[in-house]
Amino acid sequence: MRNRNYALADQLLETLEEQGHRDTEPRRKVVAAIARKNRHFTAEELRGELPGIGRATVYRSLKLLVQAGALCRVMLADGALHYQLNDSAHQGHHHHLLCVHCGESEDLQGCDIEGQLHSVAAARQFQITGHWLEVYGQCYDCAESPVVPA
Amino acid sequence: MRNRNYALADQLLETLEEQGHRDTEPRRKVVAAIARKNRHFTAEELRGELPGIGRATVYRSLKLLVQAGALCRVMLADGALHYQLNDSAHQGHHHHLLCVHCGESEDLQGCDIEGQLHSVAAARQFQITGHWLEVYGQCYDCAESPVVPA
DNA sequence: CCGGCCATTGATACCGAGTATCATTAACGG
DNA sequence: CCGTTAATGATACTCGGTATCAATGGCCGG
Repeated sequence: MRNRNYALADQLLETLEEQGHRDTEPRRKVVAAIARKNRHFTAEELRGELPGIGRATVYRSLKLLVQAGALCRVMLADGALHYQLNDSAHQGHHHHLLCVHCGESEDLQGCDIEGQLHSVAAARQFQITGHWLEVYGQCYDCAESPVVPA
Repeated sequence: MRNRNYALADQLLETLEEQGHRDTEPRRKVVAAIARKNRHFTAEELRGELPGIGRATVYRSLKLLVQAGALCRVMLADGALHYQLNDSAHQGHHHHLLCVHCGESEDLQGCDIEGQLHSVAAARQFQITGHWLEVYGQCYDCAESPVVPA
């Protein structure tokens, strides 16, 4: 696990280097913190785990990683924007099944929405260039287990 | 037009009253300003048109109207959140075709995405309860006319 | 019509999520 | 090893929105 995290962190750093970005101490730390995450997180949450690292640096790193496709942004049902590691299998365009109960997210790939959208849009002569979709509901575990009163 | 706006404003106010909210002067003004809009707008934009009305009041009114279903929130391609009047025909769940060029938005109704999603989700035993979708592209007019250099 | 309750208001301060600025630092290529 | 240039981090700012709270004014019942 520790090993996987290290490997992941290195991989992220390498991705950044490939884009021409330098290998710096703060960057290493940010990337390591992200690699430790096994769930989506907010920028501030991450920042809280990185005392001594400037606010701007954390945000800059997040932006670079999103641009590089290593992270994706996830919009929660309550409108909060979170970040989530893209595992290597899901680097491309994909959507999320977000459990509003436990907060877990699953990636959704094999869903050809654009195809369906194109036919609807064609009638209006509207040319689709992209879309943004988040799906909310309950994951298997949460649907099974009864309500958990706080 | 003026008449339609007045009628619309009254209708919005009435909607709020039905939910048990009071008919106040500031509220009237906010609602009137919204009724005058023929396009999506930001909260701050609206506020700019309402000098003398407290920031909080504007935001509170927007929230109430969204809750009442009279307004919907639209996420632009650049991530900016706008508000848009739901014309009475599209009060329910619907999506938007947003032109990234001129900013115009068209409502999209006859699109059964949930149906498609359900079958994908069923395989994972995930129970869908809702979703959020925005579609970006170019509207007919913008696709026709050549690039407009600023 | 009047009084009171309580929703609403608006000033203010605060928050979260960023971005802009800019002097200082440090990576890395030659 | 040195210079260029990217990156850092402190600070201040923006934007969109919420919390607080004393003052106000809608509206309902008498």
